Amino acid sequence: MGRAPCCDKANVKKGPWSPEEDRKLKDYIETHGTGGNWIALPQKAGLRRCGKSCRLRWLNYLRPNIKHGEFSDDEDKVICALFASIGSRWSIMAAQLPGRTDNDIKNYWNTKLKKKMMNSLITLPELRKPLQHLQSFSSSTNYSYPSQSIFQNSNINVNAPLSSSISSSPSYLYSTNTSSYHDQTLSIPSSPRINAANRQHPVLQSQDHGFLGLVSTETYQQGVKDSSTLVFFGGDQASCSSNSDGSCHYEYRSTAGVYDNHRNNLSDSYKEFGGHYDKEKGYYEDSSLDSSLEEIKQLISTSNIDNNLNFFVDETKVEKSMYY
DNA sequence: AACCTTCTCAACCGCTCCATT
DNA sequence: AAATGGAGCGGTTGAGAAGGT
Repeated sequence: MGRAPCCDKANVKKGPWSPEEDRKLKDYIETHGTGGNWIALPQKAGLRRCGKSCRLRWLNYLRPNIKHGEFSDDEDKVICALFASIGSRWSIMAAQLPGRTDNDIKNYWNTKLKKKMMNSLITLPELRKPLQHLQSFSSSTNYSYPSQSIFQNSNINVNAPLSSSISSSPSYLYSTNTSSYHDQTLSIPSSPRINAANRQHPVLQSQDHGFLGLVSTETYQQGVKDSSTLVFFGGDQASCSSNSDGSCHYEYRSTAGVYDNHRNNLSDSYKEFGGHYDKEKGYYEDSSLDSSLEEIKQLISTSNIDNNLNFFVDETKVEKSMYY
């Protein structure tokens, strides 16, 4: 049996909000607040709308201090860095960008920034760096991918998922084939969020919050076909150490990088974030999220992310380690 | 000017999480 | 412990705008 609908679908209005509806909702919330109950709010406010619709309208459009209009370069960098670190968790990104909503960021990423980023990625000089951290991908866990063709000429072990725990936890996988001519323009189609159970692409798996994608490119130089594959990834690796007093320190690492199997090169980087479990307070203080904006600013200011939205960290400045 | 295609983004849908009963 | 229901989240849709032919 399915769950009961949150409102009477037949009697609620759908579609764009009128100025009159906006005014009613705004007036009501400014006078009474939401009361912690969105479902009951529309009736009280005199609106023929679903409570969820009211909530969305308020959060994404009507509430004070919403920032509309173009995203700045700094915001671009924050979004890219966060995407590399945490994947498509738009609400967390929104928390780091005052005035921006998760919906805004999601739309912006899907329609503009993703393309902009990929255009930057495929022209990176870092792709020509030597492959140094192949062990990052190594693990003893076997997993059969439907197709390994794109890895045939690489040292990457495609039977080695980034995470040893391939499970039902969702991952964020992006795969596309694209052709480009001369200008190396990429187009990235809408990206499905898929489970390990129905993966269809030869991709590696990252842990809970990670993502990994691949882009096959074909370019034509003076009529000669040239193809390569870029792999970009970001993921978390968490560890926790308990203390005798019941507190626990944990930390995780995030990676972001690009592998180019055509040139057999990999560039990767990671940042370490940490947190602390406070026994007295009884909860985790996740400094990784609280401080991520500062981390990102620092990342940017130290040229770890350059003006072309590269994710790569200057290898002389960042400590490296194996994940497995 | 008319038509077609592509892009944008507000809004919806359906799912998970979690508090309450 | 199980059922229920609201909040919140991310993916997707589709109407209107913008751009191209």
